[in-house]
Amino acid sequence: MLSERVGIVAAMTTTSPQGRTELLRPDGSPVRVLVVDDEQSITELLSMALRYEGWQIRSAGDGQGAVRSAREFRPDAIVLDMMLPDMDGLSVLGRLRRELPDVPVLFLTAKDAVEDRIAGLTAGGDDYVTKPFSLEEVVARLRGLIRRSGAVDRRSESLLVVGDLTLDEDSHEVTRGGDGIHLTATEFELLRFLMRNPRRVLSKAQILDRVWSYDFGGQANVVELYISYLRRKIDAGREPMIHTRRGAGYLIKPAVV
Amino acid sequence: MLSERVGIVAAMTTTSPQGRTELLRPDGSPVRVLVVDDEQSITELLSMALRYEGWQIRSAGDGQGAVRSAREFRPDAIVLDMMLPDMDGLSVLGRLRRELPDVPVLFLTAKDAVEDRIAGLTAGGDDYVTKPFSLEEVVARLRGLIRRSGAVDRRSESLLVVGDLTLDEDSHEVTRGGDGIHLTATEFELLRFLMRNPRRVLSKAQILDRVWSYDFGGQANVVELYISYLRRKIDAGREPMIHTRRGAGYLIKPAVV
DNA sequence: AGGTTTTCTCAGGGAAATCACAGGTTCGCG
DNA sequence: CGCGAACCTGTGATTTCCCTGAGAAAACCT
Repeated sequence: MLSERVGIVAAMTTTSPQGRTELLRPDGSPVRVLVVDDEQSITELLSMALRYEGWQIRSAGDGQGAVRSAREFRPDAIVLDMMLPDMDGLSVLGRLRRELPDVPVLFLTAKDAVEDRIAGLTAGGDDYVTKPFSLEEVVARLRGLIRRSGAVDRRSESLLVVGDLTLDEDSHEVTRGGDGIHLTATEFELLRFLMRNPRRVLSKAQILDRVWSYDFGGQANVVELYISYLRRKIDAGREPMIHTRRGAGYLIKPAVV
Repeated sequence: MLSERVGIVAAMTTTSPQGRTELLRPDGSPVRVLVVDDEQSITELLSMALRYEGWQIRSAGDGQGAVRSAREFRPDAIVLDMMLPDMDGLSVLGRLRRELPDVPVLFLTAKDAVEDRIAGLTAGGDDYVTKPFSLEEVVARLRGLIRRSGAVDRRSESLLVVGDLTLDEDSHEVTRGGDGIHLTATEFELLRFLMRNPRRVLSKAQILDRVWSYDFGGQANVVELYISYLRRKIDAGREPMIHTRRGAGYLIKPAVV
């Protein structure tokens, strides 16, 4: 399989001018992702976010279209809503699998339909997220799926490093200067977003859009609050790495000592 | 006969980018497995899981197809349901054996089925699991069959080690710091899954999908329960190795002393 | 059949995480 | 130097998630 898949994805990484690492196919062309959901607002939201990752996106609104698109688009990964109008999710999956047996799938499921037989979906190395999701979560899981389906050194790939701060996306471990730091789920996602965009100012609106679920209706100052939490854990008593740009947002960068 | 098999499989192991050990054929190509079952949901489930192991899979839905596939696909192992629509399991087996005399077979049987007849069949080094099975079990037994049919050092292959914790897949022996630990079947499979993915956060859904039978319809908190059991036996009074990542899952890693 | 082990459900307790709110602090700018 | 806007953070309510004891049911073993 290894050798076979090398020909298919064999994603390699390169570092973009912005300093973000990207997944690329062996020939240097962008990774392709097919998004399948009947709600257009969702496909648009996802398409935007995933394009921002530098990936090439095609979307479909039903099972028929999904199978058709899969056949000609030949994506490297698929995002598949389990609730489609024309066929049930599992039969779509079956047909997709017949077209592209090795492509990893990220399932979208309703939170309340949790017991709605998600059984077996993650068994083959696939993954799922529940609606409403945060974009960071979807992107992170997709990256994981694509990474694992290809021939990339996972260790270097799953590890984000900014200065003496490291974040491992697989073990969820965070260290600064060698010391382990415990973060909650939300803190972890916020830090991951910051670290995936080092030295770049991210507005509170951007952060809210990426790190919190798309249906979050709360106060905008949660971002401030969580930045505060992060500082307490990461910058406590050290050279600060998280900086405020008043009126603009926040950014993370290596401490200049 | 041994030497004959060496020529056929002579599996070697290599460590994949993920850090998991994989079985490979001598020429470096992936191991091939033929899956034979009339229920398509079963073949798909198995194909997904076995592909994830890095193996190359072909499936057939009846005896005819099985024999045909075996002839051209020349698998290194076969998963064979004993209840097929067109022929009875034994004659399928006979024909497969005529094509590929040395290929090990993993039988799938109904729980209540004739244990004695199967027992006779497995005398030749084959093995069987009863439906409904867990994927961990199928994968483990297949790995065992393939390993034993080839020329691989069994000892190094069947022993999982994480820190001072060891788990022998052949003898089912588990030790921590040299002390033997008795585990029930479910506890053993859970621990094996954790240990085959050390330092990696595994969600409760992933664990359910791999360790419990595919038809398990119960409460998702069995996972919590069995984690609790495992901790009592493995971490009791020592530096804990099983960790909870709230909102994400569980992971095992060597105790940092 | 009777005892033992294993698996699993259920429910309560408790800890952790999330978030709203509000008062305090800092910064930029006139 | 003083004001307002933007930001920071302590407190505590609420929710979510996890752990585990108790016991029923099933499997297993004589």
